[in-house]
Amino acid sequence: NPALLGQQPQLSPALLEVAQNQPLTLSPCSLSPGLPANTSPQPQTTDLHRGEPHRGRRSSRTRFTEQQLETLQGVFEATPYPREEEYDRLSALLSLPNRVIVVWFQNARQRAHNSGEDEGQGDSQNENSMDLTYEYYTHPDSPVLDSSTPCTDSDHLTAKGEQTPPTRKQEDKIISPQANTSPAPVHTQNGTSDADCFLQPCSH
Amino acid sequence: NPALLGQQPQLSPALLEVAQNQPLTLSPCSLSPGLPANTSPQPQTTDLHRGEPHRGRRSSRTRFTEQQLETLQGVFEATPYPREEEYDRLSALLSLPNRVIVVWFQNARQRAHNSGEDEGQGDSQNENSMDLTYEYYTHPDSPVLDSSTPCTDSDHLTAKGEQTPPTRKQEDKIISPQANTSPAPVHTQNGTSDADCFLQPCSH
DNA sequence: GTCTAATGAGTTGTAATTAC
DNA sequence: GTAATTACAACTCATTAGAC
Repeated sequence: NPALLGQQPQLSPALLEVAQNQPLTLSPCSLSPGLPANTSPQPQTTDLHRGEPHRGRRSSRTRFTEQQLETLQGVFEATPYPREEEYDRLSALLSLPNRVIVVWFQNARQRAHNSGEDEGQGDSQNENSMDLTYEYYTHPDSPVLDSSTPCTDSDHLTAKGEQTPPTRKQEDKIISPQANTSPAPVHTQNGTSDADCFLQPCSH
Repeated sequence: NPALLGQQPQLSPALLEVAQNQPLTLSPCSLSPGLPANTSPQPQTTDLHRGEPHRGRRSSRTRFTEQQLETLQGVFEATPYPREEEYDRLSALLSLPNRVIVVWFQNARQRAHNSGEDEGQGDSQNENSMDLTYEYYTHPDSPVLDSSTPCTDSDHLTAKGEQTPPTRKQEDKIISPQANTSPAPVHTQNGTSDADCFLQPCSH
């Protein structure tokens, strides 16, 4: 397929990775309910991740520890589409770059999708052909907040004084697609984040 | 699958010289070190917002929180053409720049107009066979809703002002977990009625 | 060879712009 | 103000490649 498409310049990469995430003390209560709260983190990414990937090279494959996988899997089962805050949390909790978490979820979704597809063994009902695997999609917003606490605050206090400008930037893909991979992990930082929701059914 | 699609759909406007040089200053510390990493959603604005007319870059896309959207939507349903004071109020209430509010209303009007026009909206039961449009995020319902939690409309005070959601309507979509059975989940946020009629060209 | 993290092209919804 | 457009941002899906 790709072959024939006009290809755009594949530019190179250049990625600088982000270094980020230091394991900070995580708040005690954060995790999702019932999840394995990983208590002895210390995993670590290959380090090639941040240190300095070969410039232009694909970032090295992250090796997740068993625990990390366990946690990720747990969260995934609960919420296949975590909100950004969740990514951030996991990022901090597992000491993995945000980007890695995001990618993991993307792959996990795909994986689930695929396996669900042919998993059916006997085939049986052929309901419509559509692979609505997304059926269970719940829109991208998952509050998941705490379990025990009375839902009080979920957030905010706006600091009106100064908002952190995100400065997230990204350039046009046309010109240089590489943008997101590296420089600014999008939100890697700026803690902001938050959610949004697309509710809007119609259209098209 | 993709068959021969035109390459890029829309991009390519002008390739303006993207001066990407713009230093992206990545802010080093995003998560406040030492703080619970988790969550501090606080909406932010870019700051690019008003400073100057887009010099160089378009102001970054605001991501509304669920709550903000809820409020906006509520107000919108009541008054598609708010008066200026209303904008101000919302601005303060939601901690968003005035411009953003104004723009949101403009877009909301257009959105309502369009969808009302070509879409019966009365539910879309037809079997669409739209190719493989994966309709991902279409589901407006959130999975995780706890049953009784009061939190739903906890509006709380966001920092500065107390809120008084003036006209908050029911906007919440019903959260009905209808698991399977629906081939086409499309749900419209207002099932019936609620016609989108408002939108009369106000008065002036 | 398998498994799967990482990549990138393609799609969609919509905030922000521009034109009117 | 509306209408049309542009630029993102978040996603899917197909691929590529790195470690076993």
